[in-house]
Amino acid sequence: MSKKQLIMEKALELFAKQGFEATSVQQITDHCGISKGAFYLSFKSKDELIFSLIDYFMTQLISDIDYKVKNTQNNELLFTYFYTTFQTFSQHSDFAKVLMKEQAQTFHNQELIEKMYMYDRLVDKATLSMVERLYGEEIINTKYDLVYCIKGLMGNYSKLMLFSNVPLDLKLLSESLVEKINLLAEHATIAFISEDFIRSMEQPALKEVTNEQLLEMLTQKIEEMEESIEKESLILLKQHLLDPSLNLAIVKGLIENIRNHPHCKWISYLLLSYFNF
Amino acid sequence: MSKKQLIMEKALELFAKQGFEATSVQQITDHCGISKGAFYLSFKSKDELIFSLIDYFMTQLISDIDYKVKNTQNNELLFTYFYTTFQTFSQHSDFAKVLMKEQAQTFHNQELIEKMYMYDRLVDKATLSMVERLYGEEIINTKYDLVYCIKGLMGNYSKLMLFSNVPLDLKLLSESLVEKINLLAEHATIAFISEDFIRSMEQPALKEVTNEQLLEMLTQKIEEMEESIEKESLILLKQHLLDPSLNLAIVKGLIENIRNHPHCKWISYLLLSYFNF
DNA sequence: TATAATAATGACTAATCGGTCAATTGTCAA
DNA sequence: TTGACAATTGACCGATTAGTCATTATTATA
Repeated sequence: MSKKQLIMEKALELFAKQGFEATSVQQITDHCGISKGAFYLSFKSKDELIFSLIDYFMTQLISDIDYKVKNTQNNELLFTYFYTTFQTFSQHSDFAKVLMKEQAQTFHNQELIEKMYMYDRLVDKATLSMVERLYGEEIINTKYDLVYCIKGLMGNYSKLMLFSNVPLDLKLLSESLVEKINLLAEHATIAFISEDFIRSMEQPALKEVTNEQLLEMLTQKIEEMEESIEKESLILLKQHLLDPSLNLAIVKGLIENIRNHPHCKWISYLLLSYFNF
Repeated sequence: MSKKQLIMEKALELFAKQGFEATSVQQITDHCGISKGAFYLSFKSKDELIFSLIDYFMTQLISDIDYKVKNTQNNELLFTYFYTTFQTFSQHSDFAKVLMKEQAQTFHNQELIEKMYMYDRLVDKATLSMVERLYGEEIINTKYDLVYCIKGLMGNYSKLMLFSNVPLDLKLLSESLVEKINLLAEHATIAFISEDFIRSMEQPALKEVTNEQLLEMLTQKIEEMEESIEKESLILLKQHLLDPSLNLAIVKGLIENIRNHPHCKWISYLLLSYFNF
């Protein structure tokens, strides 16, 4: 096992017990049996560690569920969705606990909040497409409510599973939720969440960012980074913000250059919205 | 406004935005326009502040809902339960946000965790008694699941209300949840949470309150309060506890007098249960 | 075996935290 | 105006944090 994996594994145990903020780097390295310096050979910061953990598990979680859902017949679909999710949560209960504890609102790192929000929306999207496939046009008015009900029930029962120390019958649990969601899908008539509401919620998510703020962030990022294509792209973007002279296609390309760099995700996101791409 | 109230008010704003742990005492005192020392004249510690906030709002919340539920006809009961809760959350949105952020698992103070757990169980208990009253013997197998569904749906929709900056139609929301819960109560057959399961998780809830405890609380409240009908009522209630001599109807009326005073919600709740009203 | 390259260490720094307390300011009766 | 008392202040304390880096240990190579 690589040192990076060791740290991620041991840190996850502590995060699940105590939470992210409450766990110190020293505790993590003690628990791994390594020195503090060794930690910083694997991760640039404590934030990068939680980033890695969230990315590692969330991509797995989402792709797992997505695959199962895409390869299951409709008559078993809802059950598979619940059962797979609960099983995955049960299997990676430490990560699931971290996920429950550190809801989007508790982190202080803006990039991290954005990341959690992004994954949350991805899960919502997958759930919505499942609901649409299952019930079609019948639930066109209530489909968003149905998604929220699934989310609410799953969240609450997951909490029960994770934090009560009683072993649960996940098949029975999944069956009982299938019954409930089917009931709601077939008989509920009052729609609370409309498409307009969903759209009006998405809007304020990206708050207008100013030229000055972007310049400040770019300057800071450029200082931080080592020589690379990404750094060169940042420098060119900064110059363009100071004195617009580049073709829009070139600007888009420069943003694309930095989009996948782990430390540039947020700034590229802001740049994209600033230039209305 | 007393200094204590000022601090509680201003601190709550910061806690709602940043969370409890992430807000420093210095930030609170800056936001109040007082010195750090002055903070510690009003509160023994930062923990005592969050204790006060949680007690102040939770006692109000629980006794409010409990009273409404006890004094509403069955045909309006579920709607009233939802609507009152959402309205209270909306009215005290800063506290509701703190409540959502600092779920039982995030605090580090053991007493605080226990307190949150205790209030959580009180809410569950109130919800359960409502469910039993509404659906009687029909849902004897599924009543605990029903309570958990109510909790899950309410929690998820509350999150929507608090953290999306879109004004919501709380009446429509409550109606839609009434429809959903009625559907589940009438048609759901698969029980997942059994009485045994609940018992295996159970810990002592609200202990029976003693005459002495009530007297102590009354004495303290009487000292705190300014001259008013409410204070006079408290004094009479104290005398009645020391030497029972009043007609039960009078006692009920005296409790009614204090029920809506923000500082007497909890004591009135305890008195009501002490006298079996 | 000798040497260069790499990995790992832990004492250290600067910042921030909750909490304290000697010193200062404000109040009011004499 | 004075002086006793209460209220208020903010510099300061010890503890803890994330993160650094000169030093040491280990490994690979010649």
